[in-house]
Amino acid sequence: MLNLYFSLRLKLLLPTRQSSALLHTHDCTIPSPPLTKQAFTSLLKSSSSHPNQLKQIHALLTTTGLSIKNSLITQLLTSFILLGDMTYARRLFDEMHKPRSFLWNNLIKGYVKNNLSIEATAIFGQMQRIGVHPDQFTFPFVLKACAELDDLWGGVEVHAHVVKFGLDFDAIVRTELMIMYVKFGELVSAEYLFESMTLRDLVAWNALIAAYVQTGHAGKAIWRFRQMGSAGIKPDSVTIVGALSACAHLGCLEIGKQIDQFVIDEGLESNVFVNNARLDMYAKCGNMDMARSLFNKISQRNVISWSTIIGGYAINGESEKALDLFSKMEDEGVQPNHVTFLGVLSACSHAGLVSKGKNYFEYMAWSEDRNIQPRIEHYACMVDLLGRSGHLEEAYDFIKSMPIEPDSGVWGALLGACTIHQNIVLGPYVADVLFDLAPETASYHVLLSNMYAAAERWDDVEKVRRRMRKKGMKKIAAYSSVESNSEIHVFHGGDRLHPQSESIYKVLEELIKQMKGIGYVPKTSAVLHDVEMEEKEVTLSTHSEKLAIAFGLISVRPEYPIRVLKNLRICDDCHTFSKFVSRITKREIIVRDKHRFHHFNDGVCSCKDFW
DNA sequence: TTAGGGTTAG
Repeated sequence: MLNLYFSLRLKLLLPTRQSSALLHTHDCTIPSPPLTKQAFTSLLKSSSSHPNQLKQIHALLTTTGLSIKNSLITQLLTSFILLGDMTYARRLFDEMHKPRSFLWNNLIKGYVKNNLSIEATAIFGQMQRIGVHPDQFTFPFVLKACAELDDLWGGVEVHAHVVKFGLDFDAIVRTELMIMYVKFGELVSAEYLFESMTLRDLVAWNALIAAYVQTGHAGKAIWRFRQMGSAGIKPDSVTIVGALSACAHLGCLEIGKQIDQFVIDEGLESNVFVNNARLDMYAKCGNMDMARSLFNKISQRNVISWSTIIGGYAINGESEKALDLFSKMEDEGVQPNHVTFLGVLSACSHAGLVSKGKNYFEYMAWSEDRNIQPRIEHYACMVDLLGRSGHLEEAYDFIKSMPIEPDSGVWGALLGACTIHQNIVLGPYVADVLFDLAPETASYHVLLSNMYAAAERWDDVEKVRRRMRKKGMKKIAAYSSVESNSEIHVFHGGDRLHPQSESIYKVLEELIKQMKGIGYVPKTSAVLHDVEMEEKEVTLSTHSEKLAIAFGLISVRPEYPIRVLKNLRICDDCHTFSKFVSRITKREIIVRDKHRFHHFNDGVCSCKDFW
């Protein structure tokens, strides 16, 4: 410390460029000159990215008792905020006498940028208590913090302050307010703010579109994107990323292709965000050939590009290609991250590559230079891999040996595996764990009830259902959608809401008759009610994906595949049904369910009936 | 002396 003290003093006397060389060579006592503000400032500048040096400067500053201290502490504080050391930044802040309001703002910004939203809102509260006026620079970050904390009432209160300080028509504050309400799911409020904006600029449109996509309202995002075009506002790369991401969510290949053409026409092909969004759109629309040729074409690729394409192959069931690309990625010197490994593990999982998956898991965690600690999602992936391939006991032991507390995702993977393998002993036990962990989640109850139904244990089915009723739980309604002529058509089980319903049901009836002739037997165990056989068949024959496929057959041009998106997992019977349809009609049917793709061609599914 | 929008998974 003593040596450093003199080093610093020496540095302060010398121009910055020479000082670092001298820092290492000096070894004698230096006479102590007066320290000037300029000298401190230049030292702070040259040390701004070295926290330890900054801390030592702070110590030195404390001993000097300079009258210029406040402004120097301000500089130190700014450096620590930029470095993300909010603990030290706070210590400096608390040392200051009456910090100016921009410092309050900076501190809040620092907290928000470092995911410390509670601290950010606490500082805002402190500002109010001691009467520091917030301004247009304060609110955007406080609103972000409220959104992050999912604190609706806190957010509404801040909104009231925004109005009180006359800032509700400030474009930036208003945009942040709007984003916050979308994130709360308060779309009406968000839309009101958007519609009544005096200056509805490109950023406001982009913010709304992106927020819609991020909160699962991809359809609304597409609607706004089209509206934006009609309003004569030209999209930029940020708009495009949002719109493509919406297409990826919805599996809309036609709209996605149109946007892709816009990217080419407008010369946005060099933007890495845009290209990654394009890759993801093709992958999530089940078109890996397009995704791959694009991937080969783009010059600038980052870890997200690689993770996207690897994950794309994984969900499309092309595990070998996913794993090949992973080694190519490493050959090219691109460091995989934890998301890349999720793709790799899921590729193994979807193909039942148990020992390979285990190797990758070890490889990820224990290689010294990589040192990516497995997160809860990786553990869930491993449980899925082991469980799905039938190693239920091992999966259970794996959970028991986890160094972190398993969450509902991990146990949920095991419950899913128990359902697939009809393990009626382990299944109910795992379900009980889940009912404690996530009492409000209906899907775990549904899985258990499915398991009992398949075992024809109707009393137990009824028990589970009673429990669900008691808790006011409702199953998530299953739906399937098909894109035709750039429009999205949505179907629910048994519904007749579509204008072409009559033809759809006629096609369906005809198909089933033909299929039965060549060996199709409806798997009535997929229907959970304890009802008569015939009624079971009727319910089964009108599952949403069957309606969607039937509609696809009459509306999608024959040279194109029929692309169906389902919000839940495809059921056994619909899987068999789709195989038969692809064989009879010679049409390619692509179904994207909650977890992965099924490409049906001439009676065979790409998942090899393992899903 | 500061402020708004973007990609992978979950």
